[in-house]
Amino acid sequence: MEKKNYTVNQEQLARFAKALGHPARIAIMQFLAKQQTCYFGDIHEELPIAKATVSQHLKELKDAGLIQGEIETPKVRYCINRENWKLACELFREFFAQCVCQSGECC
Amino acid sequence: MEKKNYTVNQEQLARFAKALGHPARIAIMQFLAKQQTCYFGDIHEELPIAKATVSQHLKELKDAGLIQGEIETPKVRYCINRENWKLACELFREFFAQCVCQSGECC
DNA sequence: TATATTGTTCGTATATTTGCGAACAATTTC
DNA sequence: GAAATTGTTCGCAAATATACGAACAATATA
Repeated sequence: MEKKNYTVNQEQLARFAKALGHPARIAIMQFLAKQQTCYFGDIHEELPIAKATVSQHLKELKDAGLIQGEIETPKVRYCINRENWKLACELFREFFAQCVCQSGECC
Repeated sequence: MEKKNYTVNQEQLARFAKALGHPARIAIMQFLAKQQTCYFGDIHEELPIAKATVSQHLKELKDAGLIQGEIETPKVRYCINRENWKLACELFREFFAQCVCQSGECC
């Protein structure tokens, strides 16, 4: 009858994972990763969805802390939030290492 | 006016990420990772949710290919699907490497 | 001052997710 | 054969997620 609650790390990892749980958001992150200039319009052009929907996906990534936006009127520049990206990277790496790495089958 | 569709990799990565996008499912994967014997009941005991809900989360992880179940009547033994876990590990590693690693800030 | 550009927000519709208890199925034990 | 054990499935409710067009805000330009 343990009924443990979730740890902070589990919650954080799940939050990051959830934010990445849509192909549009994966595509956005990959696009931002390889661009220096990354205005909303550039992102929208890449994706097969309406701008309102793009804006929504960007908001979710922002809420998860993975990206940040900055107004350069009349445009908006988006970029990866390096600090949290690093945190996410580490959490995921640790998570995957827990399992398969000890059996030498991956990573 | 590119309007690219998502790539197979993007879809797959998003599918894995979505499956991991809940603390209960993170906890399940971590528990399975460190256990040899992993019956449904053991998993249920660890989590603060009803068995019907646990069963549902297990189903989602199974549908995503991350785990597999095997009936050992009257119990059910669950374990990680090593092959897909490895795939997920590689996709995530590649994904994160795309970004921050090139600036030497992570991983 | 009108018009164009750039994104966000609103309102709406639909689908999916999350959670639970109750019912059920399959076996094992009394 | 009745009762207990172990999980899954069903039915339901509530909350979130996904997507879009239209309206809007803020500025820049004609």
